[in-house]
Amino acid sequence: MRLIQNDSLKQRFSAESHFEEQFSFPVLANTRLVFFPANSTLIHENAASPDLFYLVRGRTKLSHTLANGKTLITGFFTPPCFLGEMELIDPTSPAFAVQAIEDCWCLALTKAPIATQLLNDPVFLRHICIYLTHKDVSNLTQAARNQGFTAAQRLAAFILLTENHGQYHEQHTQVAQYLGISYRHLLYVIADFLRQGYLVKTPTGYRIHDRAALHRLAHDLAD
Amino acid sequence: MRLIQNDSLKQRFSAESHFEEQFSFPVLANTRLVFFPANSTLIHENAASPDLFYLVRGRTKLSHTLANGKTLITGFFTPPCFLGEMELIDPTSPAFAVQAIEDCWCLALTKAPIATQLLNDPVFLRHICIYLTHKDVSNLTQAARNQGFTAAQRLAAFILLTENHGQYHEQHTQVAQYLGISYRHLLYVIADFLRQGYLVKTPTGYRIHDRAALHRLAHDLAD
DNA sequence: TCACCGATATGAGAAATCTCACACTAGGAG
DNA sequence: CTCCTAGTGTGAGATTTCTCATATCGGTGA
Repeated sequence: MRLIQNDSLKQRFSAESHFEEQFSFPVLANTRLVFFPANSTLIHENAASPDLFYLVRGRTKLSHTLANGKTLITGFFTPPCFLGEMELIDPTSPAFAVQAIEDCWCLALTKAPIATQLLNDPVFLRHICIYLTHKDVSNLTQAARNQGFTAAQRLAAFILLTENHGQYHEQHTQVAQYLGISYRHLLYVIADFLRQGYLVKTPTGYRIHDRAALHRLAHDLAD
Repeated sequence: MRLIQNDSLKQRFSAESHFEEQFSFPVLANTRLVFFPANSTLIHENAASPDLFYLVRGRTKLSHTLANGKTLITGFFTPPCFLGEMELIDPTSPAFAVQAIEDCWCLALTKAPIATQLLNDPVFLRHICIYLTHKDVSNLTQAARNQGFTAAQRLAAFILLTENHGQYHEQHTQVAQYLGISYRHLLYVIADFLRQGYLVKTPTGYRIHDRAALHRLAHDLAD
C-alpha cells in the first residue's frame, strides 16, 4: 500500500465514484488516497484491517483459506465498492483476504475514530444494504446461470476476469476449485484452448492470443 | 393470509425470534400476527407488498418468472427472517414471489406509516446488513460446495427442503432448472430413487419412503 | 370435436467430467 | 545433499449428464 498525496486526483476519484454520497457527514478531509500494485494484498485474512476501503479503480479478488490450509478464490470485486465493510458491521464475521488483480486505487478511512458514527449513519447503512441486496440478487442469478454452462465457457469468463494486460497466471489447483471442476479436466480444457490458439504458453503463465474467441465462449455468462 | 388474533401467541413468537430487538423503537403494538397455509403466496411477484413480514414459523421458497414466462425456484427462506425488506430498502429492486412450502406464521408491519422511520433506524438497518452479510457468505460457501456434488445428492437435499409431511410434489420442469440439470437427467435420478425405494409414487406426486437414505445422500450439503 | 400445447415419460448415443494411476519438477526442511 | 510436499502434466476407463427423438396425457381454445 502506498499513500498517494495528490488532492486533485483524490477529488476526481471521489466525484466519479459518488464517494461522499455514501455518508451523511463530511468524510473527505479524513480520507486518504492509497495505491495497491497488482498482486498485492489489500486485506489480510483474519487480520481485521484498521481501514475501511472504497475501491475506485482496479479489480480485486476475494480468497478464502480452508480448514486444510488450501486457499480458494471465492469472488471478485469491481469498483466502486466498499472493502472491509462486513467486519465493520458484524465484527463476528471472519475477514477474508482481498488481493489486487491489477493496480488498484482506494479511498481509505481509518475506522477507529468514526466506527460508531458509521454504525449509526442511516445513509451509510442504507447504501451498504442496497449494495448487499444487489450483490445477493446478482449472486443468485449468476449461480443459476453458471449451472448449465460448460467448464470451457466458465473458464473463458474466468480468464477474462482475472487477466492483467493479456497475461493470465492463476494457479490451476485454485482455479479448478473455483470453477468446481477437477484438476484433470481443467488441464484438458486449457490444453484445448492452446490447441485452438486462444492462449499461448509463456514461461510464467499464459498469454491471451485470441481474446475475441474467449469472449465468444464466455458471452452468455456476462452480466 | 389470515389474521390471528391471539396476543399471547404473538408475544411468544416475538420473544422467540427476537423480533423487537430488530428495531430501536417499539413496534409490537403495530404488529399483527398472520398465518399463511402451505402453498399459499406471501408476496406476489412485481406487486410490492404493503407489509413488511418477519417469518417466525414455516419454510418458504423464492421464485422468479423469467422473460419467457417460465417460473424458476431461486431460493429458500427459513425463520427467523424478514421478507420484503429488499423492496423497502431499495424500491428499484424487483419483488420476487415468495410462497409457503408449509404452514407459515409471520409478524406483519404495515410499511407505509413507518417506512421513513425504518429507513432511518440504525438498529434495523444494522440487523438487515448483518443478515444480508451472512446470507452472502452462506450463498458463497453453498455455491462453492454445490459444485462437485452429483444431481442425486442435490436432489436429495432439495426434496428434504421442499417436502411437507412426507409429501414431495414440485414440478419436474422447475426442479430441473433449479438444480441446473436437464429434465431428462432429473427423471433418471427420480427413477433411480424409486427403484432404490427412497420415494414412492402417489397420484399427486411422491411420498418419502426412506428419509434416512435421502439424508445420507444429502448430508454433505447440509449447512 | 379437434388441434395444440406443456408436462410427463422413455430410449439411445454422444459429450462432459470424474477418478485413479503415474511421472516430473521446484523449493523448503532436516 | 536428500527427503518431502505441492504444483504441474498425461493417459485410460468409468460415470454423470446432455441432446435429440418420440410417445402419452390432460387441458384449453377454436
